[in-house]
Amino acid sequence: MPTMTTVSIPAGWPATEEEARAVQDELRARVVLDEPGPPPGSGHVTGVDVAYDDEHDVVAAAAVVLDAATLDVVAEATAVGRISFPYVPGLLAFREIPTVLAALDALPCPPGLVVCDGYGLAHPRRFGLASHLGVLTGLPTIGVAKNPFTFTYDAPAGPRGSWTPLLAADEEVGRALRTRDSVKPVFVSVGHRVSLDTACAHTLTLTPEYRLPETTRRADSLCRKALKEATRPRPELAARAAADPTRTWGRSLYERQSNPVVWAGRVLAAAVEGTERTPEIDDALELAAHRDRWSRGREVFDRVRASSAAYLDQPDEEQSVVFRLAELVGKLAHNAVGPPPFFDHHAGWQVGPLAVRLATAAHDPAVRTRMADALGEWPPTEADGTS
DNA sequence: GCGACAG
DNA sequence: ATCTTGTCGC
Repeated sequence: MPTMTTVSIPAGWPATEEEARAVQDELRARVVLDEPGPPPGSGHVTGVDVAYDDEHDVVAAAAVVLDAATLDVVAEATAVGRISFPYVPGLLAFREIPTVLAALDALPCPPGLVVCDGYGLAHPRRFGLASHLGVLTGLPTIGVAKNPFTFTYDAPAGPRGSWTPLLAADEEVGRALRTRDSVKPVFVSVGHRVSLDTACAHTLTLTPEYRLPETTRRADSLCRKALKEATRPRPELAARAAADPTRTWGRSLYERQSNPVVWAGRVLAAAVEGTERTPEIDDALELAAHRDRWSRGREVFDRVRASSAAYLDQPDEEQSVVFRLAELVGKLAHNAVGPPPFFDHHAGWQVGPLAVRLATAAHDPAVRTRMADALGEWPPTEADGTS
């Protein structure tokens, strides 16, 4: 049975795009480009990949080790965690790396060459996912991507093995490599401690039958499986949630609101009254108050979720509830004006229960009064649920 | 300024 | 990445 570990977002992980770009500029100097890398066909080759369930805030990563000569599976490991960053082109690594590192750490054997689903050198700042993972682990890495990103290339000739340069302006940052006759090429770039020739040779060795390397195919299928397992409905938890009188009350309260976004905004405002704000919380408050900004709901949700990572090293119950309320404001605003896809339609049911939790966690008894005022009512059966 | 943009 | 009906091929 493969190992499975759980990770949280690392303390100090970048919360904004600016911070993330600064990290890339800092780490870029550590990439090693002048090693040839392990010869194809010997030792281990490891594929890593990640799958997401944004709705449940779950990310699952897989690492699958293959025997480079036979392409047989030697070992595999998975890890699940919270989503640490929104998807931003050029910042993919910050979304994938924490969970991928945990999966690699859980392997029972050395990974050898790591094949990433994405880019290395071929990146706006020349520091893509494969480069980043290589610098953090010290392992030789390459990137094999399915799309050309922002780069240009001429179509390679028809036969498998043909290639053309992948260009950023005039600079060769990788290759468009045909892995199957007359099938769309893959886009290979160097990560860490591997030459472009070696990277392409490995890619061809790993594609005896399909367009994509066996490493990424195996890792892709395994991380999807791990995600399913992690988010599978737990009958026990579902029963407990369904039996929770607070949830029932929260639903009816929410459905009686004529303007849920404004209402949730007022609840959030009451929750943070007298406490220190973050820019993201202010963002959510502003969002709720201005109907013409509701189309930014998803963006605000992403920002709040990203910023809450910075508070994970000091897990304060009150703070965490406030962030979840702010996330809800973003979700409700988005759901009010679209466009699809929408967030969970049941999201608003949590506003009431979260307000109650905040009042329970707060040291200041005045918080309960403020929350009750903002909600408009308080759950009648809160205290005498089962007795 | 606007759109495009690894997964 | 994820959402999704039908469709082509072994």
